[in-house]
Amino acid sequence: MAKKSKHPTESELEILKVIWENGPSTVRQVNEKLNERREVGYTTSLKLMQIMVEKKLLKRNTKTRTHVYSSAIQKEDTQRQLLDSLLETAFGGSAQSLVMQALGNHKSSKKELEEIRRYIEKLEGGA
Amino acid sequence: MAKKSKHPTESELEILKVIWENGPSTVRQVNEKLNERREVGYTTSLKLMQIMVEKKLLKRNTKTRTHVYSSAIQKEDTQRQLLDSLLETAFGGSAQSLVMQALGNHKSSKKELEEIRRYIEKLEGGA
DNA sequence: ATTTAATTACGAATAATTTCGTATTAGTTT
DNA sequence: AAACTAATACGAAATTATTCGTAATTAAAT
Repeated sequence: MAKKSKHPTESELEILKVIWENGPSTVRQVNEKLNERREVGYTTSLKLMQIMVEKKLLKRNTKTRTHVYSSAIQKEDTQRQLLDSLLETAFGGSAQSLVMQALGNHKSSKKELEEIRRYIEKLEGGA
Repeated sequence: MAKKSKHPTESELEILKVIWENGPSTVRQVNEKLNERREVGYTTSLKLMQIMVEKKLLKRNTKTRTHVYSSAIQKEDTQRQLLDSLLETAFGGSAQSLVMQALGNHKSSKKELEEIRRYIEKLEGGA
């Protein structure tokens, strides 16, 4: 059976995002990325990342002096988990209204819309 | 200019959801709804709702002895705000991948899919 | 080998959120 | 009006999340 698995916090998600984008990284690398958006102390990032290892959100390689952290969870799994949660808590479980809002608010390119439409057609056919 | 406007917290969202669904409600009504899902003390709900009035998330009518609380924010605005935030923090801004995940994970009915497809076709036409 | 620089470890301060106990107030019942 | 009931007000404890200072450790430079 699956574990209870609470969501990553906001800060944790920021760090995961950096690692998902850049691959396995050192604390310094992550901290520098974070500082492009807001001021964060080095030891703050370090501490968070250590906690994330305890929580099994990150793995770390301690072979080298400077530890290298990598994600222990799949980006897609996390996205799905957060999406499900938002769907439930804010959209009353209606994927339709969520999807339509997402498409309405953000002008997607013609190409994107077409891809999504094709995807839906595939779902319609297969179902 | 627009205010900073942080998101409602998880607990606040639970309460908003009840009020969005049931309309203006008393603390007792809200508390009872919350207790259908998990145990929450009456004064806990009360306190939260009072804080939410301070934060301008709820309005309250104190004419009657038993105060009646109603939402001070639009459900759709809140949904959009949360969706934008999720899009940015977890999906790297790609509405397409968010939408496709949402559709993929939750088997939508044929009717829903068709409505969404029509909506997309409308967007494609208009753009 | 000493000094310097960079890193991790750790504890604790701060902040934000959630929870609830107790007191007070206002109606209701007897 | 006294007792009872149900509500609000308020403060503060408990919990969770975030931040960072300081010490210890390791490697590199001199």
